[in-house]
Order: sequence, then structure tokens, then C-alpha cells
Amino acid sequence: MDIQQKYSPKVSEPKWLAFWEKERIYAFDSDSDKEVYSVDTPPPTVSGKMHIGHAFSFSQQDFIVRYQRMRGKNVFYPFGTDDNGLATIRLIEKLKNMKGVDMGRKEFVRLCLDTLKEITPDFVQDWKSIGISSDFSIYYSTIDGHCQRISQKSFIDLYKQGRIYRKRAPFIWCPECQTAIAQVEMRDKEQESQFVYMEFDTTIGERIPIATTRPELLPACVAVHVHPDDKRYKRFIGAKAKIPFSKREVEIVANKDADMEFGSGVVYHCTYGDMNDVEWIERFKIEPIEILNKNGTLNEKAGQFAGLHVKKARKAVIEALKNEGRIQKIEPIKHAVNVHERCDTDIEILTTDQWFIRYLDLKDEFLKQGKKMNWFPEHMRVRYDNWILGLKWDWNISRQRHFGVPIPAWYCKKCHEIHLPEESELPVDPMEESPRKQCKCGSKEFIGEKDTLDTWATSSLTPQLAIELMKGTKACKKLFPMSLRPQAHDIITFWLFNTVVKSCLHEKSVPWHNIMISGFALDPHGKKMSKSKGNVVSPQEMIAKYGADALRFWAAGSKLGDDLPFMEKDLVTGQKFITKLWNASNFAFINLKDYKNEKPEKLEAMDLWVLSKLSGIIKDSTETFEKYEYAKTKMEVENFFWHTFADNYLEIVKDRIYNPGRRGKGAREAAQWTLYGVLLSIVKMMAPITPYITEEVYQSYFKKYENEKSVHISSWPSFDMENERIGAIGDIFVSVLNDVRKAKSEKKVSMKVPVKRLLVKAKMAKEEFGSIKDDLKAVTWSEEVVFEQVQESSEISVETVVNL
RNA sequence: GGGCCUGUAGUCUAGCGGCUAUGACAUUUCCUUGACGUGGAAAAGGUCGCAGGUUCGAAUCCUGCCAGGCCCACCA
Repeated sequence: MDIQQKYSPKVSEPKWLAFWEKERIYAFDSDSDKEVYSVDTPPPTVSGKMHIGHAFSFSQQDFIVRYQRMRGKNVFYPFGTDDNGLATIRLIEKLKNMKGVDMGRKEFVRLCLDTLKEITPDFVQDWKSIGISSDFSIYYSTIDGHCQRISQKSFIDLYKQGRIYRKRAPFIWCPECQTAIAQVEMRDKEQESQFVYMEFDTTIGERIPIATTRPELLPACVAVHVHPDDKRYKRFIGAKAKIPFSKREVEIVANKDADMEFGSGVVYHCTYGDMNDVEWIERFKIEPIEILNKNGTLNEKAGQFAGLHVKKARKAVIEALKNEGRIQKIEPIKHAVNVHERCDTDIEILTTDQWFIRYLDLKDEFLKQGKKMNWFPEHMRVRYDNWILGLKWDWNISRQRHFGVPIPAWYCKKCHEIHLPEESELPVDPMEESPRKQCKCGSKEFIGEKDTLDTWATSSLTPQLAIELMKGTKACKKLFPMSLRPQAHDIITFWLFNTVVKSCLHEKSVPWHNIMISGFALDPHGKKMSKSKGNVVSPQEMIAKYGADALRFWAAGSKLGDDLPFMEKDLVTGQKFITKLWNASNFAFINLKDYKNEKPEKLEAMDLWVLSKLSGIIKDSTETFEKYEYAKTKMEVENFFWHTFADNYLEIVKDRIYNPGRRGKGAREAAQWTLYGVLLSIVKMMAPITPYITEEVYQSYFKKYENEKSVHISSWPSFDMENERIGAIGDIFVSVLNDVRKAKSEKKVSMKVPVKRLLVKAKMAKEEFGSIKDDLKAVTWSEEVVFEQVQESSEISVETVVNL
């Protein structure tokens, strides 16, 4: 193997990436009896390129996975892409410059699948480049036949369990995407709006003032609510209000939900301005009047305003009210409106036919499941709990979209009976195929369901999607519940919660034993990155400039769950570490040409010292890695490598290595053996964080003495040579060395300038001092070293007198 | 309005009851030492957000406040 003079990530990273793939270093062994470590890898959405947030959180999960692999586990780390959602539709529409709704369903799905085939390999390449140690041959796409089958099977199973029902009900609707959406897909948006105070006539002769931001819903007003204790309006209760521009009269009722402080204190109940209105319809048993079309325009029930879009209707209604002298005042108001998180459109409430999973009765069960899993960091569980406690509606799993996993159902044309396919028929597209059996009523004619499943209905099955790929193998049964779910904190309420729901319903079990939640990558000022702010950092550019190891090194700088500002200088720090590790290894092996891989009879005190320190680092690193505290591991190993090993130990042993004749027999061999062992341990402990440079060092130097063909499947270091007394003696040594360096620095002379007489006063035995004297003399360039034993309270009290 | 997290040197951060409060980047000075100048040695830099309390002892625990972030609710 050629050994590079200078380490270049540009050369080495593609080389080792190709090596790992060719040698299948990260392959899952499906026939093995070894303990399995299974990972429910987050499938990224195919929507362009990997972003820095991906690089951040995927690196963090990869640290843990690589550590577990080195601990000897049979690692199951599949890779998937999530591409049945709106994000994928948007991307394809953009790439192909067309609109999905203008195209036939079959045609559009075909186009999506073809386009995905083209773009997915490039997309996945980014994950490979950053060094994610997945077994990429275990791959799924959430729109492929395999996933469609499992997703549809889940639907059928839950239907049979009585958990799935279809209902015509008012639900959150996006008029832009023209589909129902879920509670979790809504987002708050601050908007400037007008707070309109309007007056309705009543049957008691007086007018009642109503404040609203949605005057256009006036034709849908079904009641007027006032607080029962509101003195201003008590007399109206039981009377009727006359709806302007119509002959309708509605009840004025008492409702404690009406906030006396807000607006005029009078609520006009429209169907539907928000989900509160839905609740009130049920509570007061009122017939709704629906005036909205699916595209956000008003229908014929809106009378003179029919045909207008909501925004235009608002102006028209205000104008008309003004003309009738019914406007008291209009206040500008800034308030939060619910919008669809994908397109920023104000959501509406529309009554449509939808499929739901009934699960509100299982809230306690979900909370219980949450407690059965280990959360890292622990406090992330609270977000999960809060979300469950705040759930109000069943899970709507149907979407009115072309592209997605079809809902496997037909309706009998004659009797409307619902028919589901057999498991063996899956995956099925009910728009293209028909049921095999005729209906109970004798009819053979069916209408296929044209709705598709919510993307989360499929991605909540990622453990099953991945594990089913291993069907029939020996290790398959050992994969569930999975060992680890890694993800970021933004989708605890989506992906994580939904997966727990499915697992609970299907498997009666938690889906994973451990959950690790990553934070976000922020811009240098601690702000969220977004395309609109223009503060987005491209991981591809950073990798090209500094290498993947440097980027991973940065990602290892933040505690799990913490957000981390991205600063390019941190990559420079990583780059320096990588160079330093390369140079130190280079130096070590220049002097290990005649290395014999056997433990020498006698080690010098300073060898024992560095080994003792190393033992402590190994112990700590292992403990911290077990607790997902890779940032601590990285920090400790880095510190040890740089300061204890490179700055001190290497300097100390140079004399023994260069001038073996001047020193006792075996002194050089002791240094060599120690150098080798310590460096190998450092390389191994850093391997999960910086996989490329450690592989380069391992392959260039260690490979000829070690058995494993890659450092990444070598065993995690474990040995214990911790020795308190040796540690203390070595610390005295380093303390003296620092004093000498300080003295030379103050005199502004080179470290190489000889010290005429070095006097060390310390609390240690004469023999102990004898064991470090030669090394000390050499590294400080002293001509004479004198020791004076003192009795002081502190064990490592040192006084150094340097005569230059 | 509720919940959770975070406030440590110019910047990012470690420490989360007891050593002189850690390290990196930036700053200053020195060292062309035979792995590395992408290096090494040293210096300066801090009311540990603010105010109380608990304790022999608080950056660390408790209470309140202030600031920032995230999630949720309200938004007629």
C-alpha cells in the first residue's frame, strides 16, 4: 500500500467508500447467531439534495451505530427513502414543469416513479459520501410495491380490528392542495387581518354587535353565542338574530366558551370557521350550512356571494354590510392563522368523506408505551406525552391526491357495501382493478376508492418495511422491536408517535428499545436555516472543501438533542485534527519499522503513565458512548490524543527512540510497544466519528499486524492498566516539563536550549524519581537533574528550579 | 396562556454540590526542535443572565424575574 505524504480527504474518502462497498463491510449478516443491533433509519424525503440538518443528525446516529458494530453486534442498518408525499409531488412538478392535477392519475404516478428512478441514486450518494454505514443493499422506497403491500396490509388489518372507519365529517382541508390534512400538518402563521364589528337585527328589536375576522362566512351562520353571565347580552338569550342578505333567523344561545373579553363578546357560529364550530354543532344539535367548495370558492348557499373565492367574498360582504349600515368599526389585527405547512394556504373546514383510524380511546396506552422506551435525551419524552394529551381527533389517513399508496377499497355500485382485497392480491390499485368476488347483493359492479393514504400512514411502518425485506432469514425474528430509532426532534409528533401507534395496534409492542433525538443545525447566529433567509449551508460544498470527516467532527461537537450553530471555522478545527492524526501516525510508524508485535518484559514509568491514562479514557469513552454521549467521547479522546499523547508522550519517548544506545536495554522496544497500542486505541475510538482518516491510518499501518480487514469491524478497545500511583508520578513529570517549557518561553529561547541544572522538589520516593529521571533529563534537555524529596500535603506538589 | 430546553471569556462550548471554572476559534509574545508552522511553548481574556434562598461550601440544588429557542393551545 502506498503511503501518502500528506493526507487528502479528496483522495482517501472516495477510495475507502469504494472499499467499504466492495468488501461489504457494513453488510448485515442474516444467517448469524450474533447479537443483533437493529436501527429504524429515518427515510429522508427525496426532495433535491441532502441538507446540512440531515448531515448533522445522520452523522450522530452513525456514531452510535458504528460504536455498536465495533462492540461486536450484528448491525441491521437499512436505508430507505420517503417518496410518496406532497414534497415528492412538488419536486416532480418542478422538475417536469407540470401540475399533477392536470394529468391522469395513472399517468402521473408513472411519471413520478420514472423520475424517482432517475434522481434517487444521486440523492442517496450524499448519504454514502458522508460516511453513513448503512447496508445500502437493504433498501426501500415508501412508494415501491413492497411498501405499498405492507401499508395496504396494515390498512386491512386495522379495518378488521374495527379500528378504521369511513365517515362523512367536517375536517381540516387545504383548498390549494385540495385535500384533507391532519392536525399535525397544520402550522401557525402570523397574518395581518381585519377585525370587523358588524350588527345583526334581532327579534327583540335591538341590534347585536358581532366581531369577526371571517365576515364572508356570514351566509353559513347557524347560531349566535353569548356568555351566560354577560350582562350586556343576557336579554338576547332565547331571541333570534336575523342573518343579513337572507330571510334566515338563528337562535341566540348561551355558551360558556364565548369569551367576554374578546371582540364584542358575541360569537357568531358559522359552519365552519374552525374546529370549535364543529364541536358546537354536535353540542347544540344544529344543522350545518356549508357554503364552501373544495377549491375555496363559495357555493350557491352563499346567495349573492356565490362563486366568489373566500378572500374576495370577504371584501364583498364587508362592502354589502357597509351599504346597509351594519358596520360599527373595522380594526386592523395581527393574529395567528392555521395554514397548511406545505403550501402556507389558510386551511378551511370542509365536510368530506374520509377514512380514520380510531385511537383517541388508546391515549393512556400510548403514554404507557412511551414510558417503556429509553429516550435520549430523557426530556424529549415530555413532548411525546404533551402531544398525546392534546390530541382531539382521530387520525385521518385519507388524502385526496393522485400520488400515493392507494387505499385498498371498493364500494358496491348498488348497495354501497365496502369491499377490501385479500392479502394475497396486494398491492392493489382499486382504480385499475376490481374485487374478485361479487357483492353480497349480487352486483358485480364496483367503484374503486380514488383516495390515497396519508404519507405518515406508510412511514409509520418503517420497522416493518425494513424487517420484511429480511423475511425468511435466520436473523429476521431478532430484529423487532428494533434496538434504536434515531431522528430529529421536529417529528416526534409525526413520525415517532405514528410509528408507536401502528406498532401498538399491530404488534402489541413498542417498536424500539431506545430512541435518540438529534437537534438542529443552525446558522452561525443560532438562527434556523431556511432558503428564504438565504443562510443555508450546503453540506456538499463543505465536504468538497474539508472532507466528510471534518463535517462529522463538527456534528460530534454537540450534545445529543442540542442545536448547534454551524461555523465554518469548526470544520477547520476538524481538518486540523485529521491532519494531526495523520502526521502523528506517520511519525509513529517511521519509528515502528522494526516493530515486533509482542509485549516487552519491562515498560518505563512514562509508558505505564500513558497506558494508565489511556485506560481511563477507554473506560470513560465506553461509558459515554453507551449513554449516547458521543460528544464527550470525542472531546476526551481528542484531548488525550492531542495533549497527553502528541504533545507530551511523543516528545518524551523521542530520545529513547532516536538514541537507543544511550538508554537501558529494551527502553526503545517499550516505547514502540506503547506507541503502537496507544495509537491503535485512539484510532479505534475515533473511528465512529471520523471513519475515513481512521481507516486510512489503519490500512496504511496497522493492517499488517491486525486481523480485521477494516478498522470499522475491529473490536472496540478494552484493557485496564489504570494505576493511580503511576498516574501521579507521570503528572509530576509533566508538571516539571511544563515548568521548564515556561522558563524557556519566558527567556524567549528554543525548547532545545540545554538546562544546566534542573532541581525537582516533590513528594515522591527516590526510586520513583529514579524511574522517570532519564526520560525527564532527555525531554527537558537538562545537563544535570537533581531531586529533593519533600513532605507536603498534596500528592503532586512540585517545585522546579531551572538554571539555564 | 401551558409545557420543555438553553443563557459560562469576543464567539462556540465543557463542567451540573467541593481542586486555580474546560477546550476550541480569534488576540498577543516567543520557538525555522530531525511527524506535523494545517506545528510547538507561553500570555492575556470571566460579577458562570439577574435577584433571593438552601448549604460549612453553589456555575451546579430551590424560588422568582429577564432574554432566546422549540412544541402545543387560543385566535368567533
